Amino acid sequence: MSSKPEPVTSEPEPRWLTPAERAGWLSLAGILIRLPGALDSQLQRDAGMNTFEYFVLSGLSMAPKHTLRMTELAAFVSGSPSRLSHVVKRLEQRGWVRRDLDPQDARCTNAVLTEAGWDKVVASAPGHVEAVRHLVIDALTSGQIRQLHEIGERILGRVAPDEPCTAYRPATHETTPTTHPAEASTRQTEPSTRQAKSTAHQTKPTTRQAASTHQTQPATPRSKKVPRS
Amino acid sequence: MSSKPEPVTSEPEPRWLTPAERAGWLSLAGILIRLPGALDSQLQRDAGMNTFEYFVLSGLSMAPKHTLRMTELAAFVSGSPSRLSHVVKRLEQRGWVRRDLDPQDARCTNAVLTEAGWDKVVASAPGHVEAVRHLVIDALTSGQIRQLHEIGERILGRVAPDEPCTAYRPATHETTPTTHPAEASTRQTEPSTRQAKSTAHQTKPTTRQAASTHQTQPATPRSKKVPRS
DNA sequence: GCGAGTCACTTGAAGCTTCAACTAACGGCG
DNA sequence: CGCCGTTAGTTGAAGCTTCAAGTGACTCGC
Repeated sequence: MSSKPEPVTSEPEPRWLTPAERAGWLSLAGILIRLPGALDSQLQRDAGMNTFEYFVLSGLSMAPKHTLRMTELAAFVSGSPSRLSHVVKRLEQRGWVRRDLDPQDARCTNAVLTEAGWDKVVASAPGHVEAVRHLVIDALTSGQIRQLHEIGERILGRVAPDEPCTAYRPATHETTPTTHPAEASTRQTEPSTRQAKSTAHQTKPTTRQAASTHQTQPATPRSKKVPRS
Repeated sequence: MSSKPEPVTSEPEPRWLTPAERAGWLSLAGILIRLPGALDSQLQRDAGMNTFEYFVLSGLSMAPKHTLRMTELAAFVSGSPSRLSHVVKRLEQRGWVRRDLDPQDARCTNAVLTEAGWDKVVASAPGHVEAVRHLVIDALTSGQIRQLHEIGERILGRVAPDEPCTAYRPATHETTPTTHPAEASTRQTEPSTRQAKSTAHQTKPTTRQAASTHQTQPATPRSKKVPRS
């Protein structure tokens, strides 16, 4: 980056990839091309949504009151504001998400998972996890899974250098202390298998699932939540 | 897959991901979401095309006479026939590719890289390689690059189980034995630095680049080439 | 307290991909 | 020969993403 000889011609002869580097890159490129489609097709077939929509629902299902500002949600799923807006509108039309104006700050929109949305995530999670397991996890040794994490973090550090490239970390500080009514099947943030198990279909699923399906961004819901006051 | 207890309820409690598995998957998911965009934006900015279009041009640039049937090209870049058709039409409109009817079999269309198309790949290759290097290769140790290859092949084996998931392998058996006119700057399949170096801009680029940018599928150009006769 | 600047979205258009027909050509087979 | 099934590719519509504006709402400084 700093001391390129820059010969007489205008181009400084780029550093081509070695065979080993090429092999690594080609494998990664293959994954980039085919894996999303494979995951999408499972979700599309079994749940009528794509992976990104699933991520959004899943992200909301993990959020404190099943609620997240559009911006937080966008960061969480690594989507542009525009994309989020379109997607949430679609999800709202299907009745899985509701949009409320934030009473604190009228500029902000809060996306809220509806009960139907919650049920949808809970119902879709097992199939998605199964797909992830089948296509990725079960193909690898545990050492490779560790390596995958390390490799992924390093690449993400390059792709989004400005962002805290720590992997998903569960929202430890609950904002919904009164969380598990164990009845309404709405608003739970932590699995709590015993209580919820009997409630609807799976209860553990979503929370775990959400985590497992989601993306690296921590969403940092706490950071800007109370900027004023 | 075989001996699930299957409790009394209808669903056999899926195998959730362990924390380590989740961490690995989340890192991969992050890459799936963000890396394509990062690569696209470089190519879009510097070459006015997206990664898939680049792959197509690059694939043609490596093919024996800079020519590939649509089907072969589709396999090579892992795209559907429809997608290829649309993309090649766009590339044709920009003058980078030509479509000829195959004289042997009138059903088939041969996509041919034009001279302008060749120049375009050659000019775009360095920037793309630089991006790949910056975002992926340089972020990893050589051991990790090896692991990445291994991991990628294993996952690809699951995603496309029916296909020969060997990484790109250069078309060893040349069909264009009289390949390097070293003058026309068209039709070369192997770098052959010495001869071509002076021809146009970069000559090594495309070939190497093509390889480095391309995807795992070997395209197997030989297999169906002469089905009759 | 009001005007400029920023922030948080939303919107519509354009582009790309997918999906579901649809066309044309080849290969057998009776 | 003529029909049927397969193969190769194209097409148009629908859906999703991106891009470029655009709209309110907050904030800060004077």
